[in-house]
Amino acid sequence: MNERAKISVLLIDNHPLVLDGLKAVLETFDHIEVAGTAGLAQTGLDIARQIRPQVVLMDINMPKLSGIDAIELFRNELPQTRVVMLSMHDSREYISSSVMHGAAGYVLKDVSTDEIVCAIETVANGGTYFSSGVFDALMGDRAGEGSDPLTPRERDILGQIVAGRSNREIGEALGISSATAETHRKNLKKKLGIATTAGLIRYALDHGVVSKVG
Amino acid sequence: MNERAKISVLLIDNHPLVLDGLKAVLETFDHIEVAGTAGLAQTGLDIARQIRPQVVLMDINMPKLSGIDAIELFRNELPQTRVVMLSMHDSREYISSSVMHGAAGYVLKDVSTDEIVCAIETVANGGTYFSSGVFDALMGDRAGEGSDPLTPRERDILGQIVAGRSNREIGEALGISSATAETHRKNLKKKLGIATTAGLIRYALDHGVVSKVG
DNA sequence: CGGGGCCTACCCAGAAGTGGGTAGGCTTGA
DNA sequence: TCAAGCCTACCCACTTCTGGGTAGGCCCCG
Repeated sequence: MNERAKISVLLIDNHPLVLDGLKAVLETFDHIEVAGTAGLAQTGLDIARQIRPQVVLMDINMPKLSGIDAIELFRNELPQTRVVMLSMHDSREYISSSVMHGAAGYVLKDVSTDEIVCAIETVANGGTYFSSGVFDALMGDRAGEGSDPLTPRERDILGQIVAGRSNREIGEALGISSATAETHRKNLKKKLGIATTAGLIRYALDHGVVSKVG
Repeated sequence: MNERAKISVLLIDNHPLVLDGLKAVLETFDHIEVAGTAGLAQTGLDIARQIRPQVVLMDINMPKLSGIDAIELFRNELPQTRVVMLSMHDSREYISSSVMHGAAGYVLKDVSTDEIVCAIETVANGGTYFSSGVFDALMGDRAGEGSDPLTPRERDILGQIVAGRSNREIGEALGISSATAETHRKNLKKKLGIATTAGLIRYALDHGVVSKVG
């Protein structure tokens, strides 16, 4: 890539630990500059408007405004800025959603620092970058098209339901009230025409809404 | 094993004494780093999301979320992390449940420190480790192939649960009282070490207890 | 500007599940 | 014969889910 200037990067992650760690690591590279950090997508957007980073490295799972939804906002307001999603999951839903919403890259959090740096360099040069395995998931998803009528948030809730969480626990996990989790659960059932929690779980497993065990 | 970096370990046990003792002991080994500790599986999972330990050493008996049920959550959310169960019991139920849910190792609490260290090293390198005696229990269980510890009646009930039936409906379907269905449900959970209905359904689907839908 | 979708949040009453028990009748095998 | 395992059944207090609402704020699209 060209070295005429540092690549300015904005980090967005609701885990302070990840944020700090990532910043520390990236700053050991001379050609990368962490221009800012944020704990929420909304905050990140506000900051980005001012510093206009070349690359945004954003966690996909965040309370309030999810990373996926934030991609579009960045693209609308800052078309020059390239967005790379950071995720712990190689869930097809997340990956294809990210791509469809305009992400320039998708990197799993467990990859090496070098790979993240490589992703940043690549997208800064106008390319796209996907972790190994991510691309496969994307291709596999194309085959099974047909698509869920579910909203991103509903998929979040469904994932929690499969994990066996109660409404209260879902609320805690996603940073919303249990009442809201309950509403989402009701909407899921209504929308899918499924009356039972058991049915929801089978639906999720059958449709790859959540990554299967094993 | 490779010594290029410390093996990061997360300890989860609801006995503070065990936790502290284990930590102190493990930290006398240069190539092992106790990256975190937790008193509950849920807390451990939250911590693990951030520190992404290579190895999780987790007690099998814990209030709220049981260790066995937690294995699946770890495997879903942190596929890179290897889970080793720590237990005072060499019960077949526990051992085979642990293995079936994806544990990479099973160590009895009364083994020597060296053996625990060995287990950590082994699973960090992608292997599996079982205390002597544990392996025997596992094999003995395998002999009975099919390997469900479930009674025929319990499989009936499990099938009904997967179908989304309530205890009352199960009772009607099988010609027993709802109270009996309830008892079977409770026994299933206890026997499999699974705390939630969601977990039971995934167990059933994973183990072919019921034929999959679609 | 208006409508619609989405996310959030709360109300309520009734149904259901949870997690402890206990317990009797039955079969099976040592 | 006697213990063990299984199936059956019920008790209780507590929590959670269910299924019906309503509603405000936000954003996008026509």
